[in-house]
Amino acid sequence: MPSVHDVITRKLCEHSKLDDEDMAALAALPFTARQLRANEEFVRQGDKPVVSALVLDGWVARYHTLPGGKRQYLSFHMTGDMPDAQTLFIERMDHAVCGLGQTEVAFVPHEEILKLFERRPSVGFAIWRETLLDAAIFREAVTSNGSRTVLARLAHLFCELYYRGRVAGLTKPGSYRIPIHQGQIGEALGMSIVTVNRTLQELRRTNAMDFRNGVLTVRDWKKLTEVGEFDSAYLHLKRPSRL
Amino acid sequence: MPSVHDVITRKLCEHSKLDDEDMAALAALPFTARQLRANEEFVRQGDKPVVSALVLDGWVARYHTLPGGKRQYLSFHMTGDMPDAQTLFIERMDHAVCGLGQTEVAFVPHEEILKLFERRPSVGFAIWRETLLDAAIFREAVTSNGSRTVLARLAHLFCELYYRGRVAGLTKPGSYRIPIHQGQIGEALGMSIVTVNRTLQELRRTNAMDFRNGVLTVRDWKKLTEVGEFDSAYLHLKRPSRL
DNA sequence: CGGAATGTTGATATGCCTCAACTAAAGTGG
DNA sequence: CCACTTTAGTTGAGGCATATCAACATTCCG
Repeated sequence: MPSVHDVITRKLCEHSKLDDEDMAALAALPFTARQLRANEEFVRQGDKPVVSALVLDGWVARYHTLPGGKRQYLSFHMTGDMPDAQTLFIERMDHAVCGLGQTEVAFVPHEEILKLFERRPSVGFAIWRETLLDAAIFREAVTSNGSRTVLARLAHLFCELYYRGRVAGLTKPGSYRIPIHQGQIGEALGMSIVTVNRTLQELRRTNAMDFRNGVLTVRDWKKLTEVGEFDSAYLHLKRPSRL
Repeated sequence: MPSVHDVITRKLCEHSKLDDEDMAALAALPFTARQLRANEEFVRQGDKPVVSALVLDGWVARYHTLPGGKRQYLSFHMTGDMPDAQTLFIERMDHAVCGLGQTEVAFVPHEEILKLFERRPSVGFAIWRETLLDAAIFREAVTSNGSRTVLARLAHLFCELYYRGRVAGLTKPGSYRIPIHQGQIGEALGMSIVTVNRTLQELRRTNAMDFRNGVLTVRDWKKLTEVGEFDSAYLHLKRPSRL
């Protein structure tokens, strides 16, 4: 398993320029790694965290809890992501974060990160950029849930996750383990579980992709992006060599 | 009309602590004010801006343009907002920004803002926080478009805009000028113009609020927040004295 | 191996979209 | 300033996409 140092520098270098001193400073950050209990909610709505998490292995999700108790999933995060970097400057959580299945995260104290910003502003800018990419992903989710058909919404989500995983070097050729249930997909994309199920079958039939048992298989990337109206520009990442 | 200096310091102080030197440094920022043509699109999808905008007077909106040419509005911004602060660190625009009716904005060069960050890090953190509040607003829009009924979506949007305006001191008692059309509301909330019209009438009938000719009238704030499932926590702003 | 969670299918209900016509308001030019 | 044009708002009717309900199949996990 790659070290915390590897994971974070690799991620930040996907979109930002860091020199050797920046990297060294990052490597020196203290942290606590922790294996989460399955599906553990490790940041709660209303919390005032004093640490930020870095996903080391597995997946985490962010979500709003609605008055009736239902969830609205907001985003999914993979190895290298910092799903609550925002807590550096926004005191109180307006949503929760949980693991998806077995997940390992590293917690880094805010004060250490903030001290680092003084010495190495470009590290701060890289993490700032990281939070801005998050926002771009949220914007795209607004558009999906507001304007796209259920078919396009599903295809778009899988395009995004596959593309991000591809850039981060986490995918196998043509497939990617994404341990989310159909119910969770529905709670992310504003559709019922029945519709998720039927629409996944429709995607299967078009031979663009398959999603089964938590594994995405991309069979025809071009077709999938067309169905999902997916244009990777909003992710602001280096284009992967091959898809 | 308040000066650029007033507008930006007032806004940043809504959520951040700035000392006199920070304020002075902000006041010294060079800018170009410009009266926009009605509904002018002043930042385009694909642009690589070298300045960031500050809304001086009126409103601006951000939106995705969809393959068919339709728009998905992402957020609405009032006096004091910096709708494209993100361009400081994200080179290329993934969405566009336009004025709503008559609008005046100030453009501030990126390089000047970045130079300021070196001397006054807390100004940088305040603007970072500003972009994080943006993200929180997007998250809430994901939830609205994904999970809320059309009635709740409408009520929520007006709650948010009224609350933000109230904090910024831009509202009249119980009313607020919000120059958006029913069609634009529909393109923000993922509903047809016909449904917007009928649902506005329903809101009128409940006596919670009225929206007519670009003026929101809040008749029963408590009821409106209940209908819209609105909890201001996600805006992370100082609570206004009275609503 | 047994129970719980997840996935699948069919039938029915309904909220919202679409289409279409009309009214009201705002902007424009003679 | 008024006639005209354009844009925005309103109303009714009908159809469809997707939610909901309910039963059953499959997979996961202790």
